[in-house]
Amino acid sequence: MEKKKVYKSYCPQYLGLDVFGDKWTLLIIRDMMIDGKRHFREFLQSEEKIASNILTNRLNMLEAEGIVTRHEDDSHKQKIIYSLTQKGIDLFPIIMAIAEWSVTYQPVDKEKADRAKQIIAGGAEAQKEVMRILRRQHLGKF
Amino acid sequence: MEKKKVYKSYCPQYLGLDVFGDKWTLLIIRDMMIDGKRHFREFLQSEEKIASNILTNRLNMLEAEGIVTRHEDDSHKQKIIYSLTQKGIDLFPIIMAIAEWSVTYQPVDKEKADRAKQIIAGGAEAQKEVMRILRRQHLGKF
DNA sequence: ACAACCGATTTCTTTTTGCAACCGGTTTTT
DNA sequence: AAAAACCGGTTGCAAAAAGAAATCGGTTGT
Repeated sequence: MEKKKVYKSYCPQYLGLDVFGDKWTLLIIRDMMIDGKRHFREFLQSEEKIASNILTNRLNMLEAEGIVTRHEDDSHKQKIIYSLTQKGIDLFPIIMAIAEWSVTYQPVDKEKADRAKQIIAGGAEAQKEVMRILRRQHLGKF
Repeated sequence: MEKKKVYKSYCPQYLGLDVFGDKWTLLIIRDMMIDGKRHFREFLQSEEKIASNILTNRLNMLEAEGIVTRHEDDSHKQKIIYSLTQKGIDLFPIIMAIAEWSVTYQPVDKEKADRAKQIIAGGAEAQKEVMRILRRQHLGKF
């Protein structure tokens, strides 16, 4: 029994935004990609102060969408490690495209802007390298 | 008297999502970029069926953000033409990054996917060409 | 004169978000 | 061994946003 979701349209942009077109989802992805966060409490501590019920909701959705996976932390029975899947890692170009626009038009923090600019300046190759590192960290591939 | 908005954070992703991190804003931008829509009634007719009050709200916000501009249509006093600014046109890479992800992971309409794939296949150069065309159409530059 | 069309606005209902307190269990500190 | 801190959540309620539908006054084409 597969769930064949019915969409309002089958336009690429709509189908993407249907998954991550809200204020919080991509910020969680950013936390994982840029800040290396992997635990519930780490996400809670981000500057934007996501509420714990919304965080729970989004993590469940992201897992259901196959964008993140949950694993038990061996060193701590209650800790859960969140990892990106390949589908999640492939959101990186979107994260970078947003960063590039904001660096130009928004009052971004200098330090954070510099980090983004560095990857932008490196072009497609630098971006691929970051994604390679994410694969190693989240999928355990070498 | 400038309005110096206070943000929850000055992270690039957050500052971008603060502007277009909702279900509708980028769909309006898509309508303009991909489907060449320029009038209120055209946006209303999109497949996703945005409500007119929300459309009004978003167009006002986009104008206030300097992403679109309003002009009177010479041939029809009541008609308003919405145009993208350079700041708006520079959202195109985000629109394309979303499309690329969706083409891989979502059940996109074949015809629409093909159009996206064509631009993706053309690389950075094809993307720049589309943006050049948008500039000509919306900014009147040659 | 009249119907169709223009960009909205108004009213109302439903859904989503935000906030704060709290939960049972686990680990660390004293 | 007891207390404190930390773990990923859950609950209940208020506020904000979105959705649906009817309507508006002015403009245009017939």
